[in-house]
Amino acid sequence: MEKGSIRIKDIAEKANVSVGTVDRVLHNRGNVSEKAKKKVLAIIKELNYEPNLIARTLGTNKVFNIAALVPDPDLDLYWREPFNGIEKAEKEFFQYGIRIKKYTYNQYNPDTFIESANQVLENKPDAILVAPIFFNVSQEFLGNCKERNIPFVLINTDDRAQKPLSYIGQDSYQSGLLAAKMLHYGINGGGKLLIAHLAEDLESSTHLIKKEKGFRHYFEQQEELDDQFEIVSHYLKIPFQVPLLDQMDAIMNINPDIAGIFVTTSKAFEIAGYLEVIGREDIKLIGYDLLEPNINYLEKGVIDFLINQNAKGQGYLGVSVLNDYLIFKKKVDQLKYLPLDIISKENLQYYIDSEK
Amino acid sequence: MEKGSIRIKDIAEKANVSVGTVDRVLHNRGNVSEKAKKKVLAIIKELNYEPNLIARTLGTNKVFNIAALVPDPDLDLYWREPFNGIEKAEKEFFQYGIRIKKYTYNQYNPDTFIESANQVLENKPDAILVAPIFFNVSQEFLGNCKERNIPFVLINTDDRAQKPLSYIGQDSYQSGLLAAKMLHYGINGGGKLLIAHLAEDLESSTHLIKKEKGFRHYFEQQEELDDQFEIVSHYLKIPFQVPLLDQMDAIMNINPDIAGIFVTTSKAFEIAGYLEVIGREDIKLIGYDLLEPNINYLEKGVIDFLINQNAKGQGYLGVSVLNDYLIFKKKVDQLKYLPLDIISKENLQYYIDSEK
DNA sequence: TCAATTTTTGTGTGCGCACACAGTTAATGA
DNA sequence: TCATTAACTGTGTGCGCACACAAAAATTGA
Repeated sequence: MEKGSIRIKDIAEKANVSVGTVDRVLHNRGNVSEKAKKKVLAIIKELNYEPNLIARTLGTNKVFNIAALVPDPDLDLYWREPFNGIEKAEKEFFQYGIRIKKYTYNQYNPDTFIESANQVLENKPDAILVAPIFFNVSQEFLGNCKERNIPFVLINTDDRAQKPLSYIGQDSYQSGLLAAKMLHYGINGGGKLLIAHLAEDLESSTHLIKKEKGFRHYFEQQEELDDQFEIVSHYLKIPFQVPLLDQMDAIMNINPDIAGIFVTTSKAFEIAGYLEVIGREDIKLIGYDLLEPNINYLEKGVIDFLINQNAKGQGYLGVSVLNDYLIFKKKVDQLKYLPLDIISKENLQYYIDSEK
Repeated sequence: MEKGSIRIKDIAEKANVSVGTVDRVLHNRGNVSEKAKKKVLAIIKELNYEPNLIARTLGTNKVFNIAALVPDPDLDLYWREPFNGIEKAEKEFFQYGIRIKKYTYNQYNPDTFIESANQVLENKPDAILVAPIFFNVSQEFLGNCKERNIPFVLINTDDRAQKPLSYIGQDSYQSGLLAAKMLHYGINGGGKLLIAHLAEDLESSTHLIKKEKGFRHYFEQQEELDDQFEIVSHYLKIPFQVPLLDQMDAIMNINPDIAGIFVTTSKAFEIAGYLEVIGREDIKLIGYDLLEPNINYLEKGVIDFLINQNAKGQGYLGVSVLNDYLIFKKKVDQLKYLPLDIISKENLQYYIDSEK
């Protein structure tokens, strides 16, 4: 029943030193003669030593405190998902010594971000998971983290200029392309397409801009398509100042021949509701994310497809990366795009199941 | 820096017994007085004790030998994927004490299955992962496993009547539905659809039958669709007796108005090649699995969508389940359907990346 | 040359658990 | 009543690693 794997002890014996010395070179703790170091290193290489991670986590009986700084899940359904993902990871990695403290902020108010961010820094966490949705405000915070040598992982909003340990999120441009494909495929012969940004603020939402860009590029790539399809885009501010019904009526009046709508946020259900009311369920509708109301309209057939950005996965993976880094000392990928899943009524169940 | 979690020792102290006794009740090893047992059990419940899995795997210094019995990956591209998944899991779970020995058989020859299966039994593995693609022949083997109390997990082919620890695979019926949806969505106004079974043997391929059933049901569900679409299905035996070109020509002659084709196996690239040759890339084409040649035609736009059954994931998850069962003593799900991913040119990359 | 350092190396303990074995108490029988 | 089992309970060791501390060897200085 030999386990076969090589232990520190084996290396020590082969190098005629003690396990302490091997340990020292393994962790670069110094206080090792050049001679010994070379010898140990050679043998490690020769034997292809891989540390036993199980034993390591048990041995380093350390607790790591991670701060998670994300929008308040009670203010927006979308943010419920990453939040759940973080909590799932919290349970799973507890036994490895990972402790997570969650800090939330109001996604409509940058000041609350600053406030929570300060709290995070006060508590001196060992690592940070953050969704830096306010570009300007985040800069200072992330700068502070770097100054204090606190590693951080970014989710949802890419800001790799800040050199995070890792960015986990979506490729917005590509998802725009994908949405375009799905509408194009479903609409033979061309027509008019509407991009609907249902958001609080368009300027600072680089995501949405990128999605639109990807969407448009899909059609611009081929001259033939470019002729067949016409694209209009509208920004519908949330919360609605003017009732959605009126806003959409206005749009539909000017563009009575709309054949497909691409909602760039998780608010497709709003548009779906509208289409249902005016009895235009023939218009193809694509949106994002498996929120309850979206799922309902997907099952009814009003929404044709949802692109799943796997928001829950973002939260989970974010913590997972930190766990790999802190506990297992693995090197982690600097960039992780999550799959853009295409969800229809027919394969919905699997994605709901696997989210549990 | 207290870790906070409760240890066996804590329970022992609180119950005024030794850790040995606690261990005995935890593992039902007997030799414990009713009184002590009750007390310990109560405290375990009260403290909500969760064993430290890390320490457990280190403590039970056991090696488990798993036998994986799957079709030879060199005889069919499809089976390369689960094979890779198994190897990935092999590396990952090595440190937990999992050792995997792979046995392959010729998927076109049941006798080779019997032969390999016998070898498996001879070597008395602790658990088995098997793709039981020959229904009849498998029965005896699985019966033998049960007799010898060797737990087994099934992948790819469902045979839950044999009470496996778990079945991991696809929901063929549902994937037929999904394929139908994708063709329906892409073909406005109806038309003739071809189901093409490119397989070695149709009768014993319950998968393919189920896929066809799901596909047809999609259209039968709604009277309107039933009128719009006509479905024909053909079995094209592999390896081809008559050149595919001729077979397809014959089919196309009888059904010149085919608007979409659903290939129920991973051989969509064959049909794609045909469509390319006859210059009928307008015909919608749906197939399965991310094989190299399929991917090529997907990128060219000849294949519109591929349904990814995540074959690699089947292999990986199979081992993972066994690991959970043997090492961590977790209870495992008896059934795990993998997501039916819809792959188009635009989101292909993410699935290829994550397969690495 | 020899004590005082400094550098290098070795040893021991703990992490939480599993399990073998020794030790204790209770039940049994003649 | 006391040996003989049987039923139960406690102790000790190891898993592979990290890390503190003790020990030894090499270097320094007067």
